[in-house]
Amino acid sequence: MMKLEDIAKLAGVSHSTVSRALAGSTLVNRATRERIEAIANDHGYMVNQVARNLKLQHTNTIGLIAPELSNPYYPKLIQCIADYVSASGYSLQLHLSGKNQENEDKSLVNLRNNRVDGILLVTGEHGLMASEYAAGLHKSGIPIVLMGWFPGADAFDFVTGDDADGARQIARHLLDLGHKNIAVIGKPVHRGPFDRTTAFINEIAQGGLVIDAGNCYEITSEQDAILAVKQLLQTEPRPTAIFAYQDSIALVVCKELQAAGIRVPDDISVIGFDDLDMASYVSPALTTVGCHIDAMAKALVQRLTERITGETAAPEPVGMVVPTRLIPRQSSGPARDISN
Amino acid sequence: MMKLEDIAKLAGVSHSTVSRALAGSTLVNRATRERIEAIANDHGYMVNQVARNLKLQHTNTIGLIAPELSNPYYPKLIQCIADYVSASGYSLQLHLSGKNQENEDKSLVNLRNNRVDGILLVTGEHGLMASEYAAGLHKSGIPIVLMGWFPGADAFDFVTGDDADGARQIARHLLDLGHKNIAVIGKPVHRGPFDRTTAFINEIAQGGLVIDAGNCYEITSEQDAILAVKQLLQTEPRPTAIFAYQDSIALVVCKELQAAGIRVPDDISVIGFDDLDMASYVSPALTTVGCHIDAMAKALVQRLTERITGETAAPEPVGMVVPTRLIPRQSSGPARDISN
DNA sequence: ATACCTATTGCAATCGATTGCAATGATGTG
DNA sequence: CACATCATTGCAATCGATTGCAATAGGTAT
Repeated sequence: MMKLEDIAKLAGVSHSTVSRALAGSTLVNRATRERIEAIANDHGYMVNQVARNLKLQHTNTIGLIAPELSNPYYPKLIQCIADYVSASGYSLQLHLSGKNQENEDKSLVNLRNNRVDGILLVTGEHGLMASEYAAGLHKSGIPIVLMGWFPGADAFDFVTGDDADGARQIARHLLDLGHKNIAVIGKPVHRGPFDRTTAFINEIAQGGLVIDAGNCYEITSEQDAILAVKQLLQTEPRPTAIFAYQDSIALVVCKELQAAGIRVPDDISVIGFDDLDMASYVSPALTTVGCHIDAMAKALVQRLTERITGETAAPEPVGMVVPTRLIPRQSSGPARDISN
Repeated sequence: MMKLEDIAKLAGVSHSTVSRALAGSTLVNRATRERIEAIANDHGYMVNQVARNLKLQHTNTIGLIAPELSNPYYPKLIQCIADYVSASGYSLQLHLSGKNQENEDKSLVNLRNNRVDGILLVTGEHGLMASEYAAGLHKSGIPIVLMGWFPGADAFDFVTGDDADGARQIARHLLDLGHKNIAVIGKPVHRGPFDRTTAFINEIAQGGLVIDAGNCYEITSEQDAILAVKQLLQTEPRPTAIFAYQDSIALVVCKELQAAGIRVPDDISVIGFDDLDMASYVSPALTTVGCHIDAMAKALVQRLTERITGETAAPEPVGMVVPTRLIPRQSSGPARDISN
């Protein structure tokens, strides 16, 4: 493949001059530059970025670590991130850390070895698995921004959605609709002050209701969700509303309910979280909480690029919480009359 | 950041020795090697891949270009590809070329400049947009494997699913169920010998039926699908089965049908294509064609890595067609009795 | 004519690795 | 004891760019 030296020979100048010409430096005569540009163009010269990166000590590349793609939440997030990253002029090095984030450490060292300019680390339900590695990178000067909150997140720059507030909005929505017997199907509590389940239960309590412990289902897979629904349907009195931890769970809950002949929302209201695209496609369209994914992606890459360029000087880590909003659709309605 | 030279000084040897030691060369004394390893470890030395890449003239990175992530087909494909790529010891550089693949050329030159070892180009409905670029890269020695078929694909290595055969299986399935009045909601024909719509219609014809032109809806968006369903429901006599071009379309078709009070499959059968995860979650679970995505991903990265290592010597491009299989689920059933 | 300034270009060091070849010293052998 | 052998190690070139500094040439002012 053509290199600077080759073009230089062709043009009868030194490779320094070619380098300058192609970089548009004013240090080279206009006529010379144009001649060089023409030659480079004719011969399809393209700069060798890896040599350039070595010299320049940066790669114009951002590393992105995310758990997986089969939970539709991640593709949506990643699409947004990719768009912002490319709009900022960076390339994306994508690493999937696995459903259980078991490869987070490997991804981290790989990214570091490849000298990416910065790292976006999307933590899943397991928080930050490779925290020592991350701390090490951090110390060695590679900017890292975390997405999601978990105990210890404050040690890094991080961005999270205001899940707690979203959950509170759901709670009030359900209360307003007159629901008194509400169930929660959620993942184990892991987001501390931003935890959806905790905030939801508290807000319901604020409204003077207590959610029976028996109506709180802690699940870790969609398989579990099906079981939870089966159990829930046996409960007496049967709940009139279900808060599902995220849209993908809400969707299987709806499906399971409908399969059992329960009407949504007439018999039971179901509310999700995240506002995935599919939430508006399914029938009934899902009431959910959204508006945060794109905003989070934006904040994420903005914070990171600012760290890279040194624009945000603050040496202390800064956390950012992006607001969420209830999106009422068809899957939630007034509580069914108990006498029925 | 620590470099070879630093470790060398610490260990009192030359950087060459450190390089060899860390590479596990037999050319260095065992005791020396262990000492160096210990020092490197203590000081958290990590090789600078970009320097290494420059010297070694390869990057151990594969570039992946795909249109977007909001069509759930792509995340599934990309997840599979990412797994195979990482299992083969490569990193992934991901570029999203956009819904209309408008950035294919930019992605291609970026990947080339970054000297990826090979490129996986997922072509969408628009075929290969940046074909001159691709041809140029190809000539300059960077292996490219295309995913999908379109006129001109044969000039490159490519992998495609046997969409035509899948479509034929659907046709036979519907025929077997006694359907006589069948509609097709599909994208514009663009896959030549592998085109789903074409193959479907031909196979139905094989069964002695002709599909009325009025029952063929050509759509380009999911919005269009909704319109198509509305129109279709006005048709007299009303079709008893719909072949939707892909699962994501089939899903909105089902939704629209159900919203109009039509039962699936009792009144109308619906069949999709691709076997996305959601196809088995929704209700009714979608009859579809699948089994090819993982296989395609596998073939894709296998072919590419073989080209990179030079294992497949054949200078002529080779195409691979991976088989597809009908997966009958609940959304298809016997044709409704006409008298009803 | 001399000195100086400016515009343009080339030289050479540098980024951080890998690796062929030469150098060194220890050991073995006739 | 002289010499060949072998195991280690270091030297220096190389990958393909960028860039500070020196060099050159032409023009201008004195």
